[in-house]
Formats: sequence, C-alpha cells, structure tokens
Amino acid sequence: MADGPAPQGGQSLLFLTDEQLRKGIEAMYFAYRGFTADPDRILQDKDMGRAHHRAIHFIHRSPGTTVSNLMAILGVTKQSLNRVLRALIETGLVEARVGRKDRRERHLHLTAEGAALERELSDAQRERMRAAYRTAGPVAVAGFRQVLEAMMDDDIRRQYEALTERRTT
Amino acid sequence: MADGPAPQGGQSLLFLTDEQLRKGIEAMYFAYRGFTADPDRILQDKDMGRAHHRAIHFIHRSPGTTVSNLMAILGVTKQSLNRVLRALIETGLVEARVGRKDRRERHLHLTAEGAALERELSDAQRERMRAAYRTAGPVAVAGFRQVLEAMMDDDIRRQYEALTERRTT
DNA sequence: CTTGGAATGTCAACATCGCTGACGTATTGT
DNA sequence: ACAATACGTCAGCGATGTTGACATTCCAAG
Repeated sequence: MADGPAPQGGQSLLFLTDEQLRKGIEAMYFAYRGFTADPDRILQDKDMGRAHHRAIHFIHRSPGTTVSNLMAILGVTKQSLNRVLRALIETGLVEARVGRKDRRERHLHLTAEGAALERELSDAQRERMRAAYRTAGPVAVAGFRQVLEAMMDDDIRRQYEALTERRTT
Repeated sequence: MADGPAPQGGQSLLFLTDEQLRKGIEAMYFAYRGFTADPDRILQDKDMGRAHHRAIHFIHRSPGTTVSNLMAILGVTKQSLNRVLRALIETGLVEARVGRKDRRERHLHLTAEGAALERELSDAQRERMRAAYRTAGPVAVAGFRQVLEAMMDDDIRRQYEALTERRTT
C-alpha cells in the first residue's frame, strides 16, 4: 500500500521535517479532543467518565473477557479498574459471571441496559468518525490507520492486532 | 476476510462500515497512548504531567502568548491553567512578563531551562512521530492529517489552522 | 491434605488535572 | 468615576490514575 509516489533517490523527505512533525503532533492532540468529546458529554450526566466508556467498549467487543484481560488491554491497575467495574456492576450495566473452568475468574458481560449505553456511546463516536472518514475519503483513511498503527507501542500493537484478528468477518 | 457486498457506484463505501469505524476508534485510542507515552515518562520524574507538557508546547510555539490565549487553546479553565503555570514559573521554566501595551496581560516565555525541557520532550515525541511517518510513507501521512483535521470540532479546527497559518513561510 | 501461588476484591492514602464558585487586584477604556 | 477586562487565588469537589497492604477463593503441585 501507499508505495505510489515513492521518494525517488531521497528526493521528497519533506514530510519528515520538524515542521511537518509538529503539525502532526498538534493535529493528534486536537483531534483526540474531538474524538472523546461526544462520549464524554453523554457520560457526564450519568456520573461516569472515560474510564467507564473504555471498559464498556472492550467488554462489548470481547464478551466474557476476564478482569485480567481488561487490565492488560486498558493498561491500568486492578484497583483503578475495580473501582470502575464496581460502579458498572452496581448500576446493572455489567454482569460478572464466575468462570466455569476456573472459578477464580470473572467473565464480564454487558447487560441489556449496558448494551444500550454502549450503543449510545459508540453511535456518537462512530458518527464523528464516519463523518471524518467520508470527508477524507478511503485513501486518506488507509493512511490514517497506517500511521496510527506505526505510532503504537509494540506490545500494544500486538494486542490491537489480536483484537482485530479474533473477529470472524 | 475479503468478502464484499456490492460496491456502490464507482467508489466502494466499504471503508465506512461499522467494523472499519471501530477499527479506527481503537487505533485512535491505542495510538494516543503511544503518542503520550514518552513525554509522560520523562515528566513523571519531575513532578509534572501532561498539562505541563501542553503548556510548555504552546508557549514554545507562540512565545509571548497570554494566559487567556493559552486557556482558549488548551480548553481549560484559568484555575487549572494557573495551577500549572504557577509550578512552571516557580521552577524557573517559564517567565511571565507584564504586557507593555496592556499591563494586565502576562506574556509567557520559556526560560533557557524551559526551552531545554521543551526540546527534550518534543524530541522524544517527534522521534516517535518521525518513525511512524517514515514507516507509513508520505501518502499515508497526508491521509492521516486529513482524517485528524476532519475529526476536530469546528472551533478547535479554526484554532489549529490559525496556529499553522501564522507559521507557514 | 496441605500449601503455594494465581486471580480477584478491598481499604487506605495520595497525586494529577479537570471543574465551579467566589473574591480580590490591577488596569483599561468610556 | 465607573464598568469591564485580565489575571491570580482560595476553597472544595470529582474522575482517574498510582502504591501498598491484606483478605478471599480456588487450582494445582508436593
């Protein structure tokens, strides 16, 4: 992909100037604020925040995942995660089922109510992403994802790829 | 993995499926963690955090900017910003000069020490960005920026563009 | 069967970084 | 003289992260 206008004989490395890099850094910062704005707005009326959104997202994405898995994906301590999960369980959005094979594990699932909130949140976020994608077009989207993936830490990228591989479609 | 519903018209809209959008959302989340990882690591030994980094970045970028300007760019309250600025001034990284024309204003500048820290932080962040850019290539980088810009809130995008306009040769 | 360790939960204390509200001060402009 | 602006500050709160310490539950190995 994107081999098209390859830099011929070291010709165009202009995209690697400090100025270009700084623009990218600032774009990343400002875009991330937009990226989180909609779910944040929805959640602030419900005594929840970004941490709850992230937990809900990944429980939805990998139903039955354990607390340890979630810790690894979110990169937070069990204490932080536990505080969030406790709130989600107490408000009936998440269910923690004791493992059948290993009864120490808690397998996390969204309740119907939790799934409804997940949909509300991801609809909002997806709508913004969809608008951005549509504006930028498919070629830009491919580049967007390439750069993002190259920006991840190696171990995080492995988890990201594992997540997308596990899908059936 | 490669199955396809019928393409629409000339251009496939497959890049707008919910699945594609979710990949983009997760990529954005994981990439942002990488994006902030290096400066966070540097700053945690110095009793500072991301907020200090952002302030230093934009003071470096727009020397002599006022507190009000910085509030608008960072999107935080003056109380939050003041806490950060006070720490930066007390540790001798930032200097606040009383305005000549309007003496109510404080014009913010990095000291030599502040500029050194700014360089250390932005070197780390820029190095990651440079590696990602180099891996992905110039076409991908153009797409990356297009999608990010389309993802910003309108008023934020205006500020982002104003920032880059003032600098372009 | 006992015991070690893994997985989880919990409590306590703390730091960062947002927020609101209220108030004071200096300065500017009308 | 007076209203508005720019800034600083105190007080308090909330969400989210951190360590550290300890309890519980359970699987598995000795």
